[in-house]
Amino acid sequence: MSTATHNAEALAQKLADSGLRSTPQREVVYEVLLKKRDHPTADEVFARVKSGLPTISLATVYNCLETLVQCDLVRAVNFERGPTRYCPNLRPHAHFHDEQTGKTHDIDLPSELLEKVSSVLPAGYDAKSVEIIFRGKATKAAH
Amino acid sequence: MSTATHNAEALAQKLADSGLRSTPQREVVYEVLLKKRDHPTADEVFARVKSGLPTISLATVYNCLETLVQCDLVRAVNFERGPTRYCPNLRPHAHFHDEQTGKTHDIDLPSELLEKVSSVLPAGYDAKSVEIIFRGKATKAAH
DNA sequence: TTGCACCTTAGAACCATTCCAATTTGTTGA
DNA sequence: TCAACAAATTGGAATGGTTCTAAGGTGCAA
Ligand SMILES: [Mn+2]
Ligand SMILES: [Mn+2]
Ligand SMILES: [Zn+2]
Ligand SMILES: [Zn+2]
Repeated sequence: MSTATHNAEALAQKLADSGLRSTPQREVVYEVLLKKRDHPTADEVFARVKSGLPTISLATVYNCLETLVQCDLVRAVNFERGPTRYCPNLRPHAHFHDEQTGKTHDIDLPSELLEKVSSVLPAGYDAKSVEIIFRGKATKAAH
Repeated sequence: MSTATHNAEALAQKLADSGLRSTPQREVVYEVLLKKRDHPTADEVFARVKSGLPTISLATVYNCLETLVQCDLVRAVNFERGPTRYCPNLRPHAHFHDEQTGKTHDIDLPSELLEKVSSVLPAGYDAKSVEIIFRGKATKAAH
């Protein structure tokens, strides 16, 4: 059994779990993501997919990507679609995006933790900044 | 000495450090950010600033915000301006954006570290996901 | 077979951001 | 003092990633 077939079946299973169909477009988009793992943009996926499926549309690529993300097969790296937000808090802190209210809260970070996080970088990676973003629900929301 | 005056002076100092001028627009934009720390968007800053400076333009608000970010007085929370990128790697990992090449690299994370990061959330914050993004230069870049 | 929900498609619309050319403002040193 | 130059602001147009919409296609289920 080829890898492509195997992937397609795993995909079909995951889609079925969510009550969704497997389609040629969804299969090819997923194959493209698995084949070259360089975090492509939707446009890049579109370009790659067209060689195997020349009639696919960009709208479908966006639809498929969203479907794959919802099935937990793919992760969207910068998935904040809204406008940039600005923060004058200069202490080391993370951000918590409340998906219900749309509000963004500061979460103080012990600088010791930031160091620990940065220490996971292999040699050769020189980070100028680290950004930590939580997403979820704030039940007893702070201010 | 009023708080506003003090802030304006601190701002002027920081701007001078970068060889930049203090202007009424920059002062008011900074005041607005300090006054209500709710991570406003550029549009929201624009709306708030207009009451004190009715002739300011949206382009200037963007310019001022960028200036404040560059002076390290303000942080841009979702400062990835480019298109969303997609990743089929399902293991827990962070992302490293190489600012030179524009490439995004996966950085494996010990799940123990992810737990430690999540444990900084105060009671009442229920996170569904955590995203960690490094930015910098990869000298001996992996693939 | 027919109905119907799901899916894809092309192109228009949207909207945050950036660009541009013109003007205003501030600084410098003749 | 003022001319020259640089820095900053302004309004509007352009950009570009993403989403929307309306129309057509596909495949399962009764
Ligand atoms: Mn945002
Ligand atoms: Mn991106
Ligand atoms: Zn913040
Ligand atoms: Zn990744």
